[in-house]
Amino acid sequence: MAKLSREAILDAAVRFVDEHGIAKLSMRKLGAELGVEAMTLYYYLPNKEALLDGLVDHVTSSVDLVARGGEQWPDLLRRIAVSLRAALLAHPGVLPLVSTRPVLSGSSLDAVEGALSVLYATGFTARQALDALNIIGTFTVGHTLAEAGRTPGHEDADPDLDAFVSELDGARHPLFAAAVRSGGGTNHAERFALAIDMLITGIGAGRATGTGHGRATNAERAVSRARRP
Amino acid sequence: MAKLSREAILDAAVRFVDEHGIAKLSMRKLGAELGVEAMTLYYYLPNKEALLDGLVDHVTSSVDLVARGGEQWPDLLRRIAVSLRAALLAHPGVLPLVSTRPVLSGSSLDAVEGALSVLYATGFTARQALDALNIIGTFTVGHTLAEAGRTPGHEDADPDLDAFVSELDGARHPLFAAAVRSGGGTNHAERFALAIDMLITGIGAGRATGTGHGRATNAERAVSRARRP
DNA sequence: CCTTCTCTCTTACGCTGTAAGACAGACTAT
DNA sequence: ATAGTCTGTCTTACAGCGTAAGAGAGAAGG
Repeated sequence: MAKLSREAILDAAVRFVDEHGIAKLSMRKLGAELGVEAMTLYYYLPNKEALLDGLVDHVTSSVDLVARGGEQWPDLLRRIAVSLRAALLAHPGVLPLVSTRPVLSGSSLDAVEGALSVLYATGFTARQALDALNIIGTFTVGHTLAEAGRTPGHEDADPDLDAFVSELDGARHPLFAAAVRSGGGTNHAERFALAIDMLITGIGAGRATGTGHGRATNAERAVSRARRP
Repeated sequence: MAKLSREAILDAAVRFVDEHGIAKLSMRKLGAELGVEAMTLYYYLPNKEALLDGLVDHVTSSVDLVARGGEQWPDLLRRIAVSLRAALLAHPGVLPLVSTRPVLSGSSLDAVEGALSVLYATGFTARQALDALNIIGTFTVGHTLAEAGRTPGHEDADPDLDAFVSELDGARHPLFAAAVRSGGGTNHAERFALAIDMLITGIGAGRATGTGHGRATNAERAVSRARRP
């Protein structure tokens, strides 16, 4: 039981969430884990919200945003995506929190600027570069949320899915059943990799052919249409 | 105050969350909203978790997954993405819940099968079709989460961002500052539209050139590498 | 009239986040 | 050495939470 500190508390909180799920995390239980009363934690943190913020920072701070020398932008983006996904999957209990807070928070701003500069140096505008980073980030969070599945702390993902699948193999949903049977619904790493390659290809094409400003894409027109139905 | 029912309760819950945020939603307050004691709700719902599940279903059930006659698959996927994003943005308070539960839930399975069949008819395998749907869905959820920003109920997104931006216009993060100043961080609809077009292009390319099974992509290799560092 | 079903209520328990402030020990200043 | 402040932990207390258990009112059917 090392000396108490904000860091020690966050470490214990991550450990607790990994083991019991975020729903069970309370100030009293976390205090007990550290051999201390609940109110003692309030000497290091203003409130529970700050604890959760810290948890997210703790988990995402391991994401490797720093560009290597000579690294091409597609490799950089791919590495960021893979690194972010790995960080999130390492502590899936924290995922529901991550989804609710900005991923590129204050603590990682220097690294973000570094990544932007790599993109900028190869012809992106500042805005395109940030858009690219945002697209990679939001997709990765969304995808990882879906892979991690049910989160609150009950890990009944498997029995749930099994029951679900065996229930529908009938004639009502032949394609869905076929896709699930062939692993289409569960091979997350592969689907993630495919999508990231797609996005990177698209990002490159967007930079080459135009800025995406001014000329409306098909999807933009669809969005505008939907806004006033 | 129409007669009480599961539907009436869910309606009231959506209204409550839209107004006060999900953090403030409690069985007692929701009961009060309906002129009834908290325990009365338990005649219609087994527990609060079921209420939240119902909330997600309620919000996502308006997503239009049904293929029109003669609609091409890229238009179908684009329409699904746009429709899902609109449904989510209509009730941003529910978003944190959506992110934690499967979006394509049991209630929409018929429509999913219909969408799959459109893709299947134009040369996708069942698995590729489901992957495509999943990619569109997870990206849309991830992106919408990021646009809706801070969710718990405090809508301090603007002051927060303003303070954040004005603080960093200095020389430390010139690219980030330039991108934000030009609206790169906030023009969500445009960035979403761009990314969806990218994904659709990529999905089409994936179908044309190969299945994405067997041949490893760059990203897949990166994922495997990261798994055992 | 009696029973059963449907719906709503009251009461109670253990849990939560946290405000307010008491207290002990260590350091600092006179 | 004495007095004062600072640091870290504790106790107590309060309002609110989800919900288990069961009482009771009113309608429906025999």
